Amino acid sequence: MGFRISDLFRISILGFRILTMTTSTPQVRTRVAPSPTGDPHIGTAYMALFNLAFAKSQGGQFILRVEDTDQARSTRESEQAIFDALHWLGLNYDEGPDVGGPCGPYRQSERLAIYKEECDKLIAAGHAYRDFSTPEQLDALRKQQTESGANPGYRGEFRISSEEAEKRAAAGEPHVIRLIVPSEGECVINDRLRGEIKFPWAQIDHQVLMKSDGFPTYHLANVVDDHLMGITHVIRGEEWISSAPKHRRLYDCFGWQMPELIHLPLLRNPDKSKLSKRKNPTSINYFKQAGYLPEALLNYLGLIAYSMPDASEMFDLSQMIASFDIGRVSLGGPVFDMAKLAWLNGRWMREKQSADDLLERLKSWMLNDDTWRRILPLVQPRAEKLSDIVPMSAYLFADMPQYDAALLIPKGLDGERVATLIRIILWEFEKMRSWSGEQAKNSLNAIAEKESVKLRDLLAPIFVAISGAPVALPLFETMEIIGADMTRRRLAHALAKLAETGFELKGKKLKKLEEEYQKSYGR
RNA sequence: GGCGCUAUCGUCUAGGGGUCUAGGACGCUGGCCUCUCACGCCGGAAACAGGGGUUCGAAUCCCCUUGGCGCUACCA
Repeated sequence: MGFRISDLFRISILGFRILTMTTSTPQVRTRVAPSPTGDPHIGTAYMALFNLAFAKSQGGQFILRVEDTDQARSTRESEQAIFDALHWLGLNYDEGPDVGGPCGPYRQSERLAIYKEECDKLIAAGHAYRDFSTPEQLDALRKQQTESGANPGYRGEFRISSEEAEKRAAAGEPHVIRLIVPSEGECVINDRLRGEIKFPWAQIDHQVLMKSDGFPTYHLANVVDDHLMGITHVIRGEEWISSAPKHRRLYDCFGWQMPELIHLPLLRNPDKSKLSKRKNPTSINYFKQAGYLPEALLNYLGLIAYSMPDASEMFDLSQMIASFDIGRVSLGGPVFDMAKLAWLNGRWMREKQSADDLLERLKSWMLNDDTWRRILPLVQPRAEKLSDIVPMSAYLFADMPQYDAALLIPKGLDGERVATLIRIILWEFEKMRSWSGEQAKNSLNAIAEKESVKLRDLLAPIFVAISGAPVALPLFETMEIIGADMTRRRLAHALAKLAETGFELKGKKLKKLEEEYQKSYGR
């Protein structure tokens, strides 16, 4: 049987692709590489936006790669949530685990053989070695280094001969593979926005490339994948600057060209610390549930750390791409300002939507038959008139409920105790990988028992935190309807209200609580 | 502690040697509009972290100090 025209076509496409990727000015390719641990983070969207805008403004491609090399924390639920969140925002990628592409697989856990092969080359070339030192040895070394005032960091102190190492490895002894770096001299990194950044090599440790579970670390996987996937520009968070020398070294050892580096400033909490869920909403799903328009959220992310050449404040993705200039990124760490986001979202609602548009938005958000079918069984037994139904359900459609902080503290419990309990609940809820009223119930039951609190006492403040009143529709079903992110956000909000009233958990007290929590609940 | 990044109103920013007695936006605030509120419009308070240089001239360039932040894991 001969070949079909379509086969010919495919071959020529492939040929074209290879050709474009090997010419002297390769097509721009950027990526965002989130780790699927926990909620889809607003920071991921921020990075995705700038990578996408940069690539598209150059006529290039933008890809999504899942960095699930942390076996303990990565989950498929979280990965799916990232896909959904990016698509919701309109940050569509040309290639990725759920859309395919010519450089797959796009999930690092499916590329293990590649990393092993590349890492073996490094060992063979004498750039890396098998290391058998134990956590105890490393701890002791670190302690000794810290005490003597030296830079902490492992630099091959317990390295053994390669003959012995191969023997022990062949015998199946667990070990890691580490990268050798020069012990003196200077490593110069070039950042598009910051210019030359110099690091003394003596400052850099022998980074683990391959963990004892056979998974690569970020550093190895990231370099190998960026190279193999033809990434030309790495736009990532400022937090990565200090590991750039390791990456530089890796590219050199492999003999590969390093992509251009562009480090963006980190999003900040109002107190200027790195954005964290403790102090700010960070889950994209929270913003969705709270009723922000995806266009507005994206617009806001583009407004933060960046300014349009014409100084416009309201723009969509295509406008941003059309005039995008990476040099207009500002380097001071921007505070994520919820008030300005709300203002911008308001503008999008009143200037870019007709009443009919808004109606459609409302329907696809929460105001639809599906949601009401979940709510009605809760309201029906309690309502006496149709007109009771909407007021009773109103808080399900709201953002943060309004209430007096004193309501959070029931008779028989004091403020600090309540804050502690909510803190524990929040930690437990954050650990959950899927969400349902049933799971919330089980979790709260378990907490009540562990903390020796009657369930009704434990639940009293939670009713207030979630619904804004001590009396409301059934709690667990409510939590299921508003979702995990909104539930957690409202609990965090309650904690903040308690803090304002003088019951703040912080510093040593919080640390101690967290230790005790981890001891009795596990991590 | 070490290394690194960073520094304009409370916040997001414009500014890339003279046009800056520093512009815009959010927030705050006074007023107008108006059946209330919101929107909208007009106005106000509010910043170049400090000190040295370079230059005829520095918010803009360099250095130091200080502050903020990040990294310092078999997490990314």
